[in-house]
Amino acid sequence: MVESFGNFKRDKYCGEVSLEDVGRELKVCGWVHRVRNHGGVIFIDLRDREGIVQVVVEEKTDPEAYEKADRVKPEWVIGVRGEVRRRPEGTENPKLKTGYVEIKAREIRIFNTSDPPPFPVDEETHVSEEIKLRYRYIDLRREFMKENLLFRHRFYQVVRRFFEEEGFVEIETPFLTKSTPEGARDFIVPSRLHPGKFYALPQSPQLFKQILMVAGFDRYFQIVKCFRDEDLRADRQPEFTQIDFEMSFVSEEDVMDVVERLVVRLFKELLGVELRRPFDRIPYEEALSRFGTDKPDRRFGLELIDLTDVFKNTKFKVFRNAIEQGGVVKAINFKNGNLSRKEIDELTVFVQKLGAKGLAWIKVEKGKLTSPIVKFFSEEETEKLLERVKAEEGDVIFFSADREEIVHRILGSLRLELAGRYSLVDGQKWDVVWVVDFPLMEWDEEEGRFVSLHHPFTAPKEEDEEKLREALKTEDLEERKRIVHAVRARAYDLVINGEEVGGGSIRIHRSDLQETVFKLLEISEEEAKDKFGFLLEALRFGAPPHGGFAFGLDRLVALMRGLDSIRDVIAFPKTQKGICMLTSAPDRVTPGQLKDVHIKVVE
RNA sequence: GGAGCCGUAGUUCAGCCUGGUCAGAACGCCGGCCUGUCAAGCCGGAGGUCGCGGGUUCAAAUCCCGUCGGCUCCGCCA
Repeated sequence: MVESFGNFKRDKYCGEVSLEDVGRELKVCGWVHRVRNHGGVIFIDLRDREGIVQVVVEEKTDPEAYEKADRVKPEWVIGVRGEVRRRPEGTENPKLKTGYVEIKAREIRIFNTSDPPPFPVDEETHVSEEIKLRYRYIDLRREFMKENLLFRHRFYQVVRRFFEEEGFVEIETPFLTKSTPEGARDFIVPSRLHPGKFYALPQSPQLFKQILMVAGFDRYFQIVKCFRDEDLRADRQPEFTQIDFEMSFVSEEDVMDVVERLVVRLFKELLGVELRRPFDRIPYEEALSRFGTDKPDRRFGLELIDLTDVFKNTKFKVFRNAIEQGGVVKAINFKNGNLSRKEIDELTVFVQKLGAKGLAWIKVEKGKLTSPIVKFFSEEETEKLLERVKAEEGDVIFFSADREEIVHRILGSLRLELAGRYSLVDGQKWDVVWVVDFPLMEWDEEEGRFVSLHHPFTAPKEEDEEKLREALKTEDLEERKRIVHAVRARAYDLVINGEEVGGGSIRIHRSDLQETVFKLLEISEEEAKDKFGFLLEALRFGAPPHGGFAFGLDRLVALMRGLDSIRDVIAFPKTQKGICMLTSAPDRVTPGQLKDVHIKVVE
């Protein structure tokens, strides 16, 4: 039933058969996409990577081929030899790239049969994520996934060409490396040769790329897998890919320039979109105060408006309490929102899930104010607030009053929710923005110490360096917090359409400064030596000034394709619980394997 | 660690609120017919541990509890 492939070498891809081939006899190979059997004449849509071509088999002229065509089913693998001809007038299919031609089969060879696929290889049928991942090889045959992966391939090539032209050197860094205390949880790998010791998979090649700078490679890049053992999201996988690069003898301007030119190139070559350079820059503090987040999406309005001063003497308790406790009152004005009470209630539930106590609101309706709270405001307060938010007929104004970070979180999320619910985003627009002037560290209440916002190797602004030493001198924690919070980092994040697609910084290249930072982070000398000793040591052997950047490749590719989930641009992604549906990893290993690596599992 | 949605033929779903003609549809599959279709068409047929376990009840896909899995989100992810 199944025939040998022999030397049935194809002449071209199915999807590439064109009018130029008319009159030629050629061989094509592929998967049976669909069969239309009319009795006497059978149409087979034959599919490969490049597309679909129609094969016609007639009983009258080619009885042997017809007999085989009569047996084939979807997803069987066949070869076809036949003459390419123009389709009869009126039977062309403009939906197909090859729709003006067809192959009149003389010979059909069945290379393999197929069980009926668990779901059809078409674009019409929605299939659950679970089934798609379990039969990923079927899913990858579908146009959608195929195009995503081919796009990703073209993306890699643009990146490599760019860095090659720019004089960067591609160097691989190890996957079996050392666990680091800061940051995400590590995936760890037991060592057979060293009982009780473990490698860790890298969260990023950060330290290695810095050491490559010390080694003098000057410009390094790599497209590299990174690993973080944290809970997953639509845009987070336990293993993901970064475009990582690092440069010596540069300032942030040089690094950002490289990033901008690469991003412009990617958008131009892959999407035909011209992005304007230089990209806008927005300071971290401004991003927070205007958009409630450090990854602003500026494609729509709904900016946060500060009303703290308006209500500083208000009688309305909710606002006054918040202000008295050092908090703020902010609002967003949903211009011409015209929301119903029911819609407002739904939004209230939404913010409550985020930890808001409630959602205060005002509707401007038929020239009047509808609101549960306006009655508590003085005339002056109402007037000022309406003026400040530029209230007009149809507007709905939402308020949040609490600690600043909570207000930002609530209104920042509400802003995105409104944009999503009421389709306020122009899908044609690309909003590309740098977020700059990050604080170097912030106080972590839970841990009771400072933590790096970026990572511990990020350099402070030169003019702020002295403050770090000053902060170490004082024992007064509040004083220290005040000083440290004023220290800004030489870091920069790239945000596109409200998604963080990458970040980088100028690094610390002096061991004394690096030690000062470790001290402030309360990483003890022993720990610093134990975990980062090799870096500190390297910094003493002629480390050049350097800095770099890393893109989240999966996110950027998904974003450019207009996709919400990075699973759709990864060939073999994991589920939300980190399981590979195809292979059933992670899985048990044999007792012998465990013994080899000196591991005992406690049930 | 927490919240929400989902789980019923191979697939996508309806049925669940209000327990009892509730085992249903479409596509797919199998058989037959059909010479210009392209999500071909027409006729016929097979196919289900209603995720799993327990409970309530005369009776559970349906109500309750637990559990497993998928998705989305919060925490977390420098």
